[in-house]
Amino acid sequence: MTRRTTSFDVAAKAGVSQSAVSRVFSGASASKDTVTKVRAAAKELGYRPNVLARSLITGRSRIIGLVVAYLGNPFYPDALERFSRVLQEEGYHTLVFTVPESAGEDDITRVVQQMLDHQVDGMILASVGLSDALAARCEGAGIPVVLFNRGQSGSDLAQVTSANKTGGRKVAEFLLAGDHKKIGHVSGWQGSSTGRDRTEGFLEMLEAAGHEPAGVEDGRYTHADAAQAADKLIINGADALFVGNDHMAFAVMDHVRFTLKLQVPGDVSVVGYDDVTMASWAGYNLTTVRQPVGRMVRATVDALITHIENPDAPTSAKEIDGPLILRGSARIPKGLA
Amino acid sequence: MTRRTTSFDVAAKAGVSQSAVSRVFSGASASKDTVTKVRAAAKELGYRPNVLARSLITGRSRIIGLVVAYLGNPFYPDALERFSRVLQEEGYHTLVFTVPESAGEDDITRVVQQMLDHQVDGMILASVGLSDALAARCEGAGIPVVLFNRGQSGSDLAQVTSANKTGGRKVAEFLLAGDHKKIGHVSGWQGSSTGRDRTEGFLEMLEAAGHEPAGVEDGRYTHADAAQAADKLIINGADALFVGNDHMAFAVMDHVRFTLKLQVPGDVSVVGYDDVTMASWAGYNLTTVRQPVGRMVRATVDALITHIENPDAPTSAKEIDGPLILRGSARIPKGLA
DNA sequence: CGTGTTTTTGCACACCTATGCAAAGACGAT
DNA sequence: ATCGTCTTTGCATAGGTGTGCAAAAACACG
Repeated sequence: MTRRTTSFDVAAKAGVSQSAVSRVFSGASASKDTVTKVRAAAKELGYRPNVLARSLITGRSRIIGLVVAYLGNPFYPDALERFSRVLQEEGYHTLVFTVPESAGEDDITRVVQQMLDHQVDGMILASVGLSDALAARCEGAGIPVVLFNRGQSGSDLAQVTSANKTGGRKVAEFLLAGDHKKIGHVSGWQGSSTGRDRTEGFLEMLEAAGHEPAGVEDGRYTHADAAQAADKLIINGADALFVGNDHMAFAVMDHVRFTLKLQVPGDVSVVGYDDVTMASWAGYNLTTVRQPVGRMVRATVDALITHIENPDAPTSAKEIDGPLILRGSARIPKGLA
Repeated sequence: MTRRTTSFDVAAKAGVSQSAVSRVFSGASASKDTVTKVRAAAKELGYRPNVLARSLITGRSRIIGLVVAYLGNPFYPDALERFSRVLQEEGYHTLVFTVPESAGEDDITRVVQQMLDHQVDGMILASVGLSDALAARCEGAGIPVVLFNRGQSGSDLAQVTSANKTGGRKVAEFLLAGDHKKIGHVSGWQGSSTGRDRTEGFLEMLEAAGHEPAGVEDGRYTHADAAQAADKLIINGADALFVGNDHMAFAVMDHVRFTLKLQVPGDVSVVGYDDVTMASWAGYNLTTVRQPVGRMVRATVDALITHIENPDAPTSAKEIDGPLILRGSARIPKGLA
């Protein structure tokens, strides 16, 4: 294993100074003549600039730290794949960190610290909260942060979510129009803004219509809890369930069909949230609110890059609206499609 | 945004030289006295070593490049999550690259080049092939590579797979024992070693038993192709299907049940490969060969770290065996459980 | 050709840490 | 007290690039 070829080697071969080589590869101004000479020499020697040295001096690594919690919910692999692709297109690279589902303050702190150590140019936190203290630390280090699919009410962190409250309302409206008698709700984890917002919009609309819900149970985004929650609500007489995300909705449908031996949507209507790929599979054919992942990812990256390039840009909380996708897991009101 | 605190700042505060600080943080020998002094000063100043500078000089970044193709198959998010976790435990970080499913030689080359630029200490290629030319380039740069869930027959690249041929044989044996009359096979993409090996073992065992298969169709690891392949085989009279992975098996089951209106396993038995989480859900309850992801990931990381620490270690191709998991999607032979 | 203006180029240094080397110090044995 | 051995410490430099600054070159114009 021989030593890497450096900008000095190229400079020597091209008969120019090292700075000239540097300028050619960092896009600074140089005469046509030197550019061609340097390019030729570089090609011949197989030279590529050392990213580490470059980052060390510019202070910009062109690496984005991406924290993600639970890849078992297919929404997140999808998002991850898109993030990686979009960031790649923008010339950035993706350093991935996973934290336990039940990530405590300490876990997050450690991970953020490691990202700061690596001089990431920005961070994306997917479905992860961030304490004000930590946010302040990032701010202090000049590292922009964007929350993806999670909000932080008090703080002024940049964040991108779907229109969760509106989404919840849409579902309530839809189930009411379907003439369901007792509507229950298996909520997303109430420790998450996303979960809370969907629940809030949903209940708000039920109340406005004078409908007393069959109950609200926290499904905590897990399969087991969601099934158990559904069980309780159905014993309570629910004939329709709004489930806080698709991942849990699948568990609910399986439980309803195979454990309780009931029909979906004959006996119980089920509506989810996310519209992951699986929701369109024949086995589930799930009616659900679409989260436009593509646009959410794009908005997140845009916000991040904006803040990287202009640290004084005002932080914004962006909400992206998504439609209710009508499929076969919930009774469709007459007159609708 | 103020300048980062450096080892010089700490040295000044602690009344020692910069080298002393460096030694304390890189674990080299130092007297009890200086260690405490340095630690104290560092803590007070909030000092953390600059990873970039460290990497630049040591030539080791403690970053592993992970290339992954298709996160739509839940096997890979699972693997990714485990890789990230295990590497974190070993003090490494994960730079993720995604390549298009239909990744051409050029895509891979570009990605590998970018990893080399970032001075990764090693690469893991999940379900991605690597040309000999590229492998040689990595070798030349002294970067170890391990293939995960994919082999390379001719080359002597390090690789970790499950015992695919054996697995294929187990499925054939099982379906034969179940007294199926016409057994078909929706294969994994025949351009992948994994797909080929499973098919080979499967057909070998059928032939040994004198069973003429109902046909073999390439499902190319996609939902649509798999469904279409199953369709063809069933028209051909198949009463049992071995599907090259779980992801496709779900598509096959949905197609059989909802499009062809047939019973699984009443009319058609279906067996998959992977044992992803979803396979145990009530909706599919899929009989399948388990790939022990945890052990495969561990073996991959071990092999990689071995080669990082000892570049002359011999490369090995490791195969990890996994059991056939009996569930409800295929008729179970009498006398078995 | 002379002068003012713009572009190009090279020098030298900064970025921050790890490490070889020699000097200094600690320590035990005689 | 002397010598030898082992540990600790500081000095100086390397690692490869980007960039401010001043000198040089190129160019425009009268």
